[in-house]
Amino acid sequence: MSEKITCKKCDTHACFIKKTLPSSWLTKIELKKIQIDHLAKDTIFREEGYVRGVYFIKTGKVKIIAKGVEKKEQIVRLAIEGHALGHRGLGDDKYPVSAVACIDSTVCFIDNDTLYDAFINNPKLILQMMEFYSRELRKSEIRMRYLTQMNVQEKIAEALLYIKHIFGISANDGTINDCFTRKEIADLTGTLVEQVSRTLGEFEKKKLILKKGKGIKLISEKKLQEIVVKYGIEQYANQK
Amino acid sequence: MSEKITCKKCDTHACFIKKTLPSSWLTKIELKKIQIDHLAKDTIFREEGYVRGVYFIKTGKVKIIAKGVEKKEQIVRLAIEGHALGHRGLGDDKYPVSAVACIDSTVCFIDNDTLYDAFINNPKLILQMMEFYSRELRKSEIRMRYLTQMNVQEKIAEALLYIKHIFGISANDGTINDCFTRKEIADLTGTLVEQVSRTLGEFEKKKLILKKGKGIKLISEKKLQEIVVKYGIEQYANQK
DNA sequence: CGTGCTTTTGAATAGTATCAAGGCCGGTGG
DNA sequence: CCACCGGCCTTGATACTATTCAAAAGCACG
Repeated sequence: MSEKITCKKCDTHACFIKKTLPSSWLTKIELKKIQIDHLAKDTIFREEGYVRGVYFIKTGKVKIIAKGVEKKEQIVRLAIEGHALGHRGLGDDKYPVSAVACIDSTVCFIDNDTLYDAFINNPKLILQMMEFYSRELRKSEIRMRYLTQMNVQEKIAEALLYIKHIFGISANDGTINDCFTRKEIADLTGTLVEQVSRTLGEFEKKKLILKKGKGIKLISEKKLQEIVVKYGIEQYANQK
Repeated sequence: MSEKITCKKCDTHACFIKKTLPSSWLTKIELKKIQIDHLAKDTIFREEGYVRGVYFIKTGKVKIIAKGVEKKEQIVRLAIEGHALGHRGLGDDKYPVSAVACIDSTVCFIDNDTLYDAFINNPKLILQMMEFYSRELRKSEIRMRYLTQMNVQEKIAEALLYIKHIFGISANDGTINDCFTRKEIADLTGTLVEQVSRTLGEFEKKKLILKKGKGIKLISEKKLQEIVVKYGIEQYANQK
């Protein structure tokens, strides 16, 4: 259990509550916000659960999942420190997606009323939030393009780069998938475990990656980029 | 050429500028806004063009397109009266998509500065706008699920229902695709003309649709729904 | 009545998903 | 310590679906 920390002392600089609100409002938020620790694999909120507010990631790594048909799941996006979660529910009553902690993570929860109050009195905060959405929407649509037009090999190359870009590499062994099984890479790309395994095998033969047990180490990001370059490479501009 | 109309006299009730702003601000917007008439097939704004503001559809039908690789295009969404266009660019410098009029359409353009001015002084307007984004994002993610998990037949069934839902049916002959060629249905579903043609053939055999020349008339929406029901049927809740 | 564009259909091919079996590895209990 | 179990990963064979290529038919327009 991590100690509750005030917004003013919080060093999560990407958090746009902290970035945007004046000190007087931070004090109000501090009183209301709830800091929650989650263990790896914990569900932070569940699809179809009622929306009570918004979560901001203080520390950790989180994946956003949409249930699919049969055994398929769709990993909609990955999120880290400073990102907002659950915002998609705003103006609606139920979450359309679930959020699951990939590693031990701490989030701050701010309830709808408090947030609304802060919004109405701080137009700049809404503006920030709105622009955040705008960026998310663009990313979502870019990702949509990828998923519909790429073949399996391209999608997997893209997924590896995406994982590295958001979650970075493991401090231990330099692999990118601390917390991704083959199944989860499949969910991220909309394909199946077997296909992922095969494709990773090919990538290893071509020396684009190195498999370390279940881990994957990117050897040539450049060549992985080349596989997907025709879809436009500005893909990760402004991504974080 | 349609006459320029003031916001106050405008009867486009879905427009949330009009819905939200007080009369005094509507007057300011009226002075600044530019009303533009477009003929069918005109490009309203182009991917990679500089973002100068946001458009609202006064009358007409518009499709939002993202360039794909090779000859593929992705139709991102369809929009009608009252919908906002170009908002994806907010907070960025270039539009990530293009907008093309499907029929003769009239749009109101509001430049960035005017819009920001209105935002900062009318928290409720940004709140509206933010919630609009939230809904758009949600829809985008639902659509992503469809496009990645459905097979071609399912995607086409979904597309037919989607077209009908947004654009409605032709007053003349009751067909849904006044302004859609097979190619465009293919772009909407991420597949090819040939596949669309084949699939429509199958649908006709099964009496789900009737082909009238190039037009398509939905005979059994219920059966089309059944094809996609396993992906969740609340798909068009709040869609408009 | 051509010409060009869209649509339809067919056949061959490539790409994916599915099914089945076996391998690897870490953990548990004898 | 070793044998066994279960979970995850890999590999192969097969079936299926979608794409590609090619050709012809239908239609709109000058």
